[in-house]
Amino acid sequence: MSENLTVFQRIYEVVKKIPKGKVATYGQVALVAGNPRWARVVGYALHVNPDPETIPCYRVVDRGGRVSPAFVFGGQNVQIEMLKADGVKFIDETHVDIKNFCIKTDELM
DNA sequence: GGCGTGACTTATA
DNA sequence: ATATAAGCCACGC
Repeated sequence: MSENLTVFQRIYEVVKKIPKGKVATYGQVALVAGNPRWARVVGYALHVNPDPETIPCYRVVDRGGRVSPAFVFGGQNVQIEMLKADGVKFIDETHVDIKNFCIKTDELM
């Protein structure tokens, strides 16, 4: 199953599973998608994001809970505001409270 | 089949 | 804390 889909498709499916009020790291998405070394591929996949309205890519942050340095949605600030709207808290201007809002790997599987 | 690219990650200074 | 280097791998041309 799912072996016909590309890695990108798998990544998109995983990102879509992220519940509101939670965030996931590239590493987590990559791991659930099938391989922990696809972190860069995850970033690339979201960069080409074919369905930004279906894929909550703003819930994906780097492993330290840091938002993207060059968020493509119109500004890094936009991503932060959307996460705050989801109920996610920040420890500073660019760092999400990953310690309490990072979803568990098994929650995506 | 090969090359360049990148929203990552880890290590080092 | 930031900056730089190297490793990692799929996609598109």
